Amino acid sequence: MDPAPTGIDREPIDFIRAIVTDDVAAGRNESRVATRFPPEPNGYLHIGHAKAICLNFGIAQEFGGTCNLRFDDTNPTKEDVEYVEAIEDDVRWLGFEWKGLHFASDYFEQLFDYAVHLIRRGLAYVDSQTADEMRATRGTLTAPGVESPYRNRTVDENLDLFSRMRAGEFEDGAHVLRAKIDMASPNINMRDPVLYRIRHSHHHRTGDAWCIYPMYDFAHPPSDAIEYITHSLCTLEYEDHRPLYDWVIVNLPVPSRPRQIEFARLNLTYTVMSKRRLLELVGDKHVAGWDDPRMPTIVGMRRRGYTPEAIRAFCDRIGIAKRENVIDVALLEHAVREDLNRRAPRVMGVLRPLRMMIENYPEGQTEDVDVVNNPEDPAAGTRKVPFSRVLYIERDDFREDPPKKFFRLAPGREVRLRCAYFITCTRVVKDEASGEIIELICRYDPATRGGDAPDGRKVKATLHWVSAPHAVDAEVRLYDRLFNVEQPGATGDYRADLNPESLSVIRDAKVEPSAAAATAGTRFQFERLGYFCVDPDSAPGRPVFNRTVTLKDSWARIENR
RNA sequence: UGGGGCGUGGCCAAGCGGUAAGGCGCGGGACUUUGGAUCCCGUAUUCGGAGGUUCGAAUCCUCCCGCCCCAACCA
Repeated sequence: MDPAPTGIDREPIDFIRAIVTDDVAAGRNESRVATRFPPEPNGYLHIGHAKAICLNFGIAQEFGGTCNLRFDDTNPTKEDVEYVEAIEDDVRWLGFEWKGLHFASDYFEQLFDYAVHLIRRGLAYVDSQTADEMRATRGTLTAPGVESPYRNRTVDENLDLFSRMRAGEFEDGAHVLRAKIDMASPNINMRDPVLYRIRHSHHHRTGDAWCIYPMYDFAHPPSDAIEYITHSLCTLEYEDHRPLYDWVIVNLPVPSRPRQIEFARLNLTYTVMSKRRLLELVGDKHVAGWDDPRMPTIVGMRRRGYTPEAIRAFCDRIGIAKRENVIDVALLEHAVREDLNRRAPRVMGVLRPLRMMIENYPEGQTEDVDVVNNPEDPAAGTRKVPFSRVLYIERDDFREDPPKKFFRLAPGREVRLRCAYFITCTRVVKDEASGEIIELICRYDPATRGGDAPDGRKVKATLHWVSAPHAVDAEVRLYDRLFNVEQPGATGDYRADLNPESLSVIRDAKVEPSAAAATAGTRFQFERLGYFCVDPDSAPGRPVFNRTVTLKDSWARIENR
């Protein structure tokens, strides 16, 4: 009997999985499934790439296939080894293993031969117009283009010119290799697209071996075919390129027939995902680097405390479709919270300390109380936390004149100090001049050790506390969550949010799950406030928040561990 | 005014002719050694709009409207 399909048990199959399922059933490509994640190493990976990574590797896993990591390094002027290394790390950190590690640049020789093949078949020619001339003759969205005067060069002439291009006889821009398709095509991408351009520049892998480089449109299809990729997944903006992709595959003697399928890229509310902008932020030093906790990069999130599991769960939940979308960051944060909630070791801490003196607790006495490390996970065990006569509690946990729904401490009221004792506030000490509360005098009930009253009486609140003599000061660096833009997709001045001045405005905002560190075991949670972690790059004990609660450099006293 | 896509609740997203899954968010309640956790309950008479076909349409047809992408020697 079938269980009623409910919720998460019933996994909808997205359109890509449906297509792959069909292809496998139809026996296409011998029913193999092979995908690839093909980043250009011109920047660090961000959460948007995570979607593509999870998709490509996910499909491969589900269908018993493979997924390659391939660097689309066909434009030497923008690429760098720093990026390829970072990308490899990120993919691995996300938990995926590629079958083959490839570079489009590994295929340069083969690609060159393929280009020669097209020339021989009369399907490509060397054009010697300037870039401006080409733009002018390409036509417009509504008007057809004009054929280049060089379009009918002979095969021999093209062969000669092309090999001389490779030999470095010409300056950048002097010539270009173009596909001979149709200058009147309604699809502008088919109006004799450029296949190769001259670029006298150093390539991070091939060095100076080449001075002509293939364009994406010419390099990608054969690269897929060479790797026997079956499903070449890419984003929507390549839809118009599919006819060209197919044209290249059909006209080249490639070893296999990959198929391009497009899906919508990820957009996140309040988040800048443009590589150009991220590069600018790093380049202009608006942030500390690609791994600045404010960045939406994988390394940034990693440093913020997001786990690979959380990011993968997020990717699973957003789905794959073709419609333009803007996912609410709340969904990402939910995924992170859900994950951290299960595994983050808790620690007590106070952000704005208020001194509390327990008048009936013996002066000089100290005892260790057992505190649970993670209420969600009994296996996480307990730890000893020192308790003494003078403690700190959170200022917000006390109200001299408590409003209706406020159940925490107030004069005369009894509450529980977590895992320690019931205490009752007996007196409030104020600074005479300012009237500010500087200390609370309380009494504790020794019979409630551990946090339960033998007589069964209840309290309505449990407070976090830190023993003053044992407290550890820690600098809390408060980061606003990234370049929040005014409106989703807005291109306004995203830098405004990086101005420290604007950070203070959000004081008292709630702290979201946050921060942390790749280094295991450094993730904590401020109960009631949310999560924080120790920034691996700063002194031990420095938590990092991902959303502002007060201006940076606030201080917190963290329970002595 | 060319071509290619897309339009299901605030945000995502299933559904593919049989009478609107699910998640996030939100609202309400319960519970809790506080965890903004957990647990309940609620949240589209309706699928961009208008016609049509059909016993029956979000699903088929027609027309209309809206949004996105394409005129780099970027990817």
